[in-house]
Amino acid sequence: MVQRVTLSDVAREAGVSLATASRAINGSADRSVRPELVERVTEAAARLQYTPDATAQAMARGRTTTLGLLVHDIADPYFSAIAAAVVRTAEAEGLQVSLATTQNDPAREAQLIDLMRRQRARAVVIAGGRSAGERSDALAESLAALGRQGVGIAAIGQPVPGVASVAVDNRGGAAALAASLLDLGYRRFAVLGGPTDRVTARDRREGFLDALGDRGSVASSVETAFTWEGGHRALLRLAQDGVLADVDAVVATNDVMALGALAAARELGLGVPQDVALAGFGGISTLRDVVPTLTTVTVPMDELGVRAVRLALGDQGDVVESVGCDVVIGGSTPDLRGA
Amino acid sequence: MVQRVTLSDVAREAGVSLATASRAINGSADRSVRPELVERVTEAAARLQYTPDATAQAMARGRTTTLGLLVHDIADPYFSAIAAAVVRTAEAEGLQVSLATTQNDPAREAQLIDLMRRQRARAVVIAGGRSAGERSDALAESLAALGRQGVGIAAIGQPVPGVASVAVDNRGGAAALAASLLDLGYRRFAVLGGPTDRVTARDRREGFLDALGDRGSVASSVETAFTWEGGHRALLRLAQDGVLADVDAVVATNDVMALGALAAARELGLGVPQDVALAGFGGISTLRDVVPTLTTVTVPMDELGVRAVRLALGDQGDVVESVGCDVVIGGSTPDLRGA
DNA sequence: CCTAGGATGGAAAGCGCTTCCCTACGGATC
DNA sequence: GATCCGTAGGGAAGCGCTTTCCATCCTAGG
Repeated sequence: MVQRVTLSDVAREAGVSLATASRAINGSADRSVRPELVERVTEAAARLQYTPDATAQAMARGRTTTLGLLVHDIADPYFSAIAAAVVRTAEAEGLQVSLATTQNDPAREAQLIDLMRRQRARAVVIAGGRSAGERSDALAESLAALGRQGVGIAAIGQPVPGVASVAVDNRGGAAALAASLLDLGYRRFAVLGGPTDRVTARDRREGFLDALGDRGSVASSVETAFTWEGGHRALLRLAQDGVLADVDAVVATNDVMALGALAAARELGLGVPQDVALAGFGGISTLRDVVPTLTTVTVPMDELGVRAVRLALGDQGDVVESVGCDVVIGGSTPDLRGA
Repeated sequence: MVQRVTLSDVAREAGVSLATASRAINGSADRSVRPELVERVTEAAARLQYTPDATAQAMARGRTTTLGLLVHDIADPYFSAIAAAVVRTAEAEGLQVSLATTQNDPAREAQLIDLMRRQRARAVVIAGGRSAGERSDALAESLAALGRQGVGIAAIGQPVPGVASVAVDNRGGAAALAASLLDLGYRRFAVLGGPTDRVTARDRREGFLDALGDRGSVASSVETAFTWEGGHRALLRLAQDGVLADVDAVVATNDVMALGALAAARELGLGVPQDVALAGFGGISTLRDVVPTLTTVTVPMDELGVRAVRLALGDQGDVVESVGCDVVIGGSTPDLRGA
């Protein structure tokens, strides 16, 4: 039942040698084959419904056409947007994408890097924030081993030591957000800060704080999970603690947290923005259907994906590219200065 | 710089033969190796940081550990939810997921199936609705060729001839939605029907219509693109044509269309549900943050992914499993019978 | 003490392909 | 007409691994 047509079969059918068949089909990479023979081989291949065996080719050529993509969770709109760009770009380069999800587990991350090494991936793109310090040793080691094998690696989101990265200018974006909100008349803020050890969250938090300067102040900055539930819980807590009444706006360090906070506000009967103004960070596409439109800082996810693939394929060492973010003011933070 | 450690190196380092090294590392599949030697080999491998070459293994064993996944667009929440389940399940089975996106192009779909054949994928999962008839010949042929090679195939969403499928009971779900809406007092509907040739859309449309029976009626059923913009445009048109005033509720055949319609209604200054009630279909997770909560029919995307992988791996021919949908009544279709 | 048979290691044959290297051939050069 | 060279096809050597088959050793039964 399982019939495999090999190149030898094609060669025999076409009455040529294996070598010639290979050259004819590959568009004669190293040498030329008479057009007539090329045609004969092509026809034989078509007749037999021959398909080259990619694993055998990889073996013989010593390199695969696989690009590994690591994300925390492909169902997360942030990662799926990046993945879409990565897949599109990789396909344009003739590469297949091998997708793996780390489930936010650093140990798993290192493990998957090793897996990519086994697969002899041509390049690897790692998306998703990491925590500062501690367990990243295993990751670093795996990455080093991978790099030593000549595999191009690119990290998305934040620089990873020893690896080319396309970083998001979280600090800059957060600073711009702070400036915009100050301009709109906001002065006192509560910050849903995300996990303290998460670099992305930290940069956004600090970027925001630093940019406030003495023009504004933060009444409360709470540590939260980087999730919808995290934002939800945090806002409930803020309300309970009475902080909310004392604050002009709540700033979340990512969009899904902001959405969780929005839901929590609603549950409490608080209107957004009447009772509490709200801003997020990320610019995920699903924000489009949320009312009021959420003020946020858009991260160019498509660009991140595209550039990461380029970087991983480019092999120019541990460059760090940075992409900027744009502040988008929505209905969740109306202008407070006069009408 | 590019140093490759092969099994031969490990064997030499451990002072055993290649065969023994292989057996020691694979947990001696066919035969036993003295524990002492196993340890020696394991240690040598660790010392050299040896990683087996998956492509070579695939070649030698004659089968890969790759599962191909085809989706229209990985950024679409429907597909990314399915993909998450597929990846998770595949990983549990020790398989890597090779992701490709068809961009809704049937020709591309056939092409990608061929690509999976080249990759000698162990199994292939195809998600995403197809159109009825016409261009599916190329696809069918590619699928047949793939199947002949002993690759397990499963389709998600709707049955594909000759292939195991896990189908969504769109008709049943739509019927249940109709029943629920009738119960709530709705009688006259406008249906945003999606593309006429799309099987999924057709099933939902017809399921809804059939279930209405003579208890309700459809004032208008329009063909639309299966996208946010499609829903958006369609609602504007309905309003323009004056149909909207004559209708109790607008029913969209998928969620993103419903969201587009929701946005359009807002632009027109129409309140949902005060001026127009609205229902969708799909149950994508991003609905959580939409207000009013959208009445919809949830499709168990996680289950779809899990079962598709099982089916693709199981190899029991062209079974068709069906998964049911649940109606979820939200604030977008309040109870019309008395307060 | 001899031999049958189980246990275990090694040599080697592939898996399907690419590519190096050699050979054959035809035309150009002297 | 003999020598060269460029062109194009074929033979064969791997790529790194698994697995079959054979060789060897040891133990146990007669």
